[in-house]
Amino acid sequence: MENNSPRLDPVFQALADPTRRAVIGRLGQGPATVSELAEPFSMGLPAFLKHITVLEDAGLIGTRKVGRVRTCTLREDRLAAAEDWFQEQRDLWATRYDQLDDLIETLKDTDDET
Amino acid sequence: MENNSPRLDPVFQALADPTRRAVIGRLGQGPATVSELAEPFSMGLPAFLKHITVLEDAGLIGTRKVGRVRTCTLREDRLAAAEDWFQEQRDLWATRYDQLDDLIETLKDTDDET
DNA sequence: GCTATTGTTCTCCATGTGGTGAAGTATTGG
DNA sequence: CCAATACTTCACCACATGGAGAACAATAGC
Repeated sequence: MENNSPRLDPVFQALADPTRRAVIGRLGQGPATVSELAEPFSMGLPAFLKHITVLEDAGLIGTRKVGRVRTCTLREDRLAAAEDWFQEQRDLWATRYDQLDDLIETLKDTDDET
Repeated sequence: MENNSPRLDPVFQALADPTRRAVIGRLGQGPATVSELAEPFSMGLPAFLKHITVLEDAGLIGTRKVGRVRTCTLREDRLAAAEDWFQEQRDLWATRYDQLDDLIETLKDTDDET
């Protein structure tokens, strides 16, 4: 199983910004054009475009240009893939607790012997 | 429920680095000292210390110094809190699909009327 | 009390990030 | 064709990040 994830660095990096998380939240309700997405923010389009690029490079969104309009869509599967990392961590904790259980068993045995 | 999260920016920022994710993975198996954690990496201690600081500032780990040894522990609840953001996103998708269902219902009604 | 160990702080440097504004490109509507 | 629209690219800037190395604590062991 290993680290099959589509490069987590850019994904978490992309999520580490409120503007980009807001974009993802908005796209969660359906596709939208660049200017629609940019409208709630006070920054200029060039700055906003960079955020879109970061999200696209991370694979979290897809974009398609028709005419002069670029439409963005959320790649929900990619987001879910990122989420998997957390599950992997929990699996590690589980291992740890299993080992704790083993330790407890060992201690019990020791007690019996005493 | 809103955005109760303990400032997601630093959390995701902290996760956007393989060294720091590896540290979290290691701490998932139990507490460890700074030099134990640093050992697998080729960088110097000062650089590594920065990673520890980033993780601690993000709230993902806790550290305690006893004598000259600093021991780090994973704050599993904080990691889980970060994970909640993904769940919130899925809730948004659910809303979206509910609206799709509504639309389908509307279309059905329209069909009935036609 | 010396000395090794463990961490910490400092300065420095290259690169990345997030923003600006000006100018350019490509459609679309009249 | 002309102008408005919707990006897009460019040059630039302030600041954050991740690394280096040197020097400085502060214990722990002998």
